[in-house]
Amino acid sequence: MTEPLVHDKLWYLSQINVLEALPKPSLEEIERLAPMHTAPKGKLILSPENRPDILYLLKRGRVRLYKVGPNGKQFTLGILGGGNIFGEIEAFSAVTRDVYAEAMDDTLICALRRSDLEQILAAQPQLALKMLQALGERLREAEDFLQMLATSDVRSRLLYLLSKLAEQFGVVRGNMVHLDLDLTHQELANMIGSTRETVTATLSALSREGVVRTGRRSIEINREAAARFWKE
DNA sequence: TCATTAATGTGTT
DNA sequence: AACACATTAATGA
Repeated sequence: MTEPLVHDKLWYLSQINVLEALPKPSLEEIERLAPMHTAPKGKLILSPENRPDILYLLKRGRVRLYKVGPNGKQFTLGILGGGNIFGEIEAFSAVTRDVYAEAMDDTLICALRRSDLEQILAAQPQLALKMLQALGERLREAEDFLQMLATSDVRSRLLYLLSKLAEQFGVVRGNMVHLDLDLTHQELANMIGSTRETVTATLSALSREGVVRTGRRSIEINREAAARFWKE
């Protein structure tokens, strides 16, 4: 078994927007304290060498979180969309994780220093609750995904991944959901612990069955097929 | 446009 | 799944 450890293949999404449903005053407080900056496509926002004690709020664009294995291969932990937070693990715990965060497109990001964050959380307990909720949700999704990785074949893992991506980033087009991401087969493989070739072959099969439609760096998944995984 | 590189498709082990 | 190789699409000088 030359497979890497299952937990190294863990991929999860977070769809929690911690900022939603916050009272306006606290939002304004956050805006005031968090300098906003842009990170162009491809920019490394976080790396093991550069880990400021900062909580990032992603306002626009997408950020990919990944690790680099001993073999030098990247493993994608997750893709964050607008409204998500990252860097929070480091801000809340002493644990250092060797995670990279890279802007997938031109992004707009707020950076909150730890001291400011603590101040805001003290004044806005709702936000603290929201963040706990977000972390809990991520953990739950991670557990679901771990189970999927351990018990399913590549076809099921791929379908699960695509449905989750569709849930978060999908744009409905008729009876298909278009994934507005710009992912290569290699990147998909990185997310489900498979190989580029297998993903290509599996996608072709699914395409023949009409479950997905593929183009270069573009994927659409049948709505019903995707929705089958969007339980509850 | 042409040449180079990146992404994808496929067969073999 | 890994590898080699073919084909095709994107990129950019």
